Amino acid sequence: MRNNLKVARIQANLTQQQLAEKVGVTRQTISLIEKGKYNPTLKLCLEICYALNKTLDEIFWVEK
Amino acid sequence: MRNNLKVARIQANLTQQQLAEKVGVTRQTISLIEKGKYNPTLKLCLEICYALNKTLDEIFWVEK
DNA sequence: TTAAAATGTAATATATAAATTACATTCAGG
DNA sequence: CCTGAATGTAATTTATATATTACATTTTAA
Repeated sequence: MRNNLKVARIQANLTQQQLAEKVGVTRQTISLIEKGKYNPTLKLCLEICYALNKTLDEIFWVEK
Repeated sequence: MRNNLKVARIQANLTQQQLAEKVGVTRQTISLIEKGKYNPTLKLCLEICYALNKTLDEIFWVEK
């Protein structure tokens, strides 16, 4: 599942590890979401948005 | 977890059962998401958005 | 260059989303 | 009323998101 997480994270000047800590998950989870290999829960998506000061659409929306 | 699913579904003139079928889940899953008792996956959120012709922010965004 | 930091990813375990079955409650139309 | 459609929800099972541990690869800065 494609998303803009990697770009947004780098714009925020955070490593995967730092974002993972802000959000309360492991680095692996962040890595796999960036790679499109995980289907995260809404709660986690929202926590990532809050950490990066973005909205769901900005990071996770994909046209059908 | 709060969301605008119920309002959007009714605006689209669909029952929970009809939306569930469009999206490929059970009626119970839709009901529990509307009630804020489920934490759906991103994939399911997107499928709901496609079925209702809305974006993630319109249905699932909540300010921190 | 090379050493440390950052990232990718595999295997297994654990937590939890979603399905299934079932029944109760609410609500609109006849 | 009352009957059926729509909805709420509980118990159990199944599928899968996430954690954990571990190691390899890539990137970056001295």
